[in-house]
Amino acid sequence: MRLADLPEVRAIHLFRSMEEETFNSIFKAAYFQTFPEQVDLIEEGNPADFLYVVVEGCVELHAKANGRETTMAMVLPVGTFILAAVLNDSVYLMSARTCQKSRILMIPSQDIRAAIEKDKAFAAAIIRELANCYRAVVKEHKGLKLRSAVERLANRLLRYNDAQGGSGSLLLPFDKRTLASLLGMAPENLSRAFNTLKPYGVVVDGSTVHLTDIKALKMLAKPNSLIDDRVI
Amino acid sequence: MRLADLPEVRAIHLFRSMEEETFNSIFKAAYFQTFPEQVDLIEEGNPADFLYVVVEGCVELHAKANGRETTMAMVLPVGTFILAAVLNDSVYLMSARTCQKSRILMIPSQDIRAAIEKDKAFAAAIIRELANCYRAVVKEHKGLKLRSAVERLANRLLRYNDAQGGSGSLLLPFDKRTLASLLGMAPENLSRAFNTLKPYGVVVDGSTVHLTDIKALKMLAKPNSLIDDRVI
DNA sequence: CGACGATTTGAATAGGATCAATGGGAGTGG
DNA sequence: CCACTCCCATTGATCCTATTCAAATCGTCG
Repeated sequence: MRLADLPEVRAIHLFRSMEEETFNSIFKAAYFQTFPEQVDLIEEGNPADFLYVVVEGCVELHAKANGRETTMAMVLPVGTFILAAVLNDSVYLMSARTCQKSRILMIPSQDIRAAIEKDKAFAAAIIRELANCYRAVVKEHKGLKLRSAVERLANRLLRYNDAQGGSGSLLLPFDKRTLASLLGMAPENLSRAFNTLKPYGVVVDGSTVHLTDIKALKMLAKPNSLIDDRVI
Repeated sequence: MRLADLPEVRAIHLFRSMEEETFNSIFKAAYFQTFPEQVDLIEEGNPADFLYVVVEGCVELHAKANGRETTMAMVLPVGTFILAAVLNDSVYLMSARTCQKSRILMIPSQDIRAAIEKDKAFAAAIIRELANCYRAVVKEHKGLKLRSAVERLANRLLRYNDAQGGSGSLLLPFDKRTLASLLGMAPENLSRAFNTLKPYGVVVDGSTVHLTDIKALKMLAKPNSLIDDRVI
């Protein structure tokens, strides 16, 4: 890793509070690289050699079984992935690929584990991060079990709208095929779900979506902070 | 908490490696109680006042939205629940009720957080536990997205069979309505799924299930260690 | 025995998946 | 600049799975 990159990495919340010494020991053997899009970073079932941190760009976590495949989550800056596998010294449960050109930090997992042993502040930061990851999956799981496909889409649109300033116009952050998989539906079904939402003021124009009647959409979506809020 | 209970609690993996002093400080204000079945222990949305540890019995974690309700997980001894909410000092994402008479340990969450600050060994144990909880939810989520209802049931039966000694006869650990909800289907559908599995050697007799053709069942279920193994 | 809840079965329906075909941009090469 | 191609998205038609509603059966407990 280049010396010039260190200050940027040090500013990341996960590494901000750790001791100087721990920081130096971790980043001796770390990589900080830019990958083009559609690069497979890890594959499920392989041993967890690195902890990954997305600094710029976007990474898709996906999984497969029985020949089917699904998107599990999208990781945006600054987010980690595969933290639990690293802590457990186990195998990855999910695969990861870049879906844009992305700057990725890779830290050998044994260094992470050693740093946790030594550095209480870092251990605390890791616990916070892991707890947030856990709660994010629980929310996804709740959404999938308790909501219909149309409701999941409606809430997702409301979430993106909020995240992008609440103007009523939002840009889908990835292509529709990925969004469909993330929401647990077939791409064809996503199209139909958008049509179903038309009477609730959802106007789709390519990857731009206008919400012209948020009140009606919320009535249908019944957003729930225990599912939809990013940090709670 | 009664003095006589301390050795039993100390033997639990989560509290085994912590320092004596931390242990004492935590269990001054802890409760160790036996609850009858069907007691609501916590409700989603409430602040996380306690960390819960199931020492005997069984606790159902469930969640609701839009008037629907679903079972998220069953916690068996010795397992914790609601750990992430405690660590984050946030609200519970799930509700919990006993589904048998259960002995439950309740530790005030501020004591947990303070102990993590002070005690590295305890922090490490908490990290392991949390990482396992995370991976358990990821596996559930994968199963739900990648498998049909019948496949989920088939794999669950294989798992219970293994956990109970692999004799080919197993006892369903909770009633069918709960199992159905856990697997993400309606109770009626669970009945039908059992019928679908009859040609694969699945014989149901009340809450006892005999697997008379495990090879055929595995052919259908396609068990996957990255979804079905309890610890990996 | 009688009552209640859990489970099973049946029939009708809805939601989502699959298959097939069409439309529409973005990028490529002439 | 324009045709060509390819891939994504949409639409239509059909099929299948799972849900819903209703009723019957089974078991357990008082």
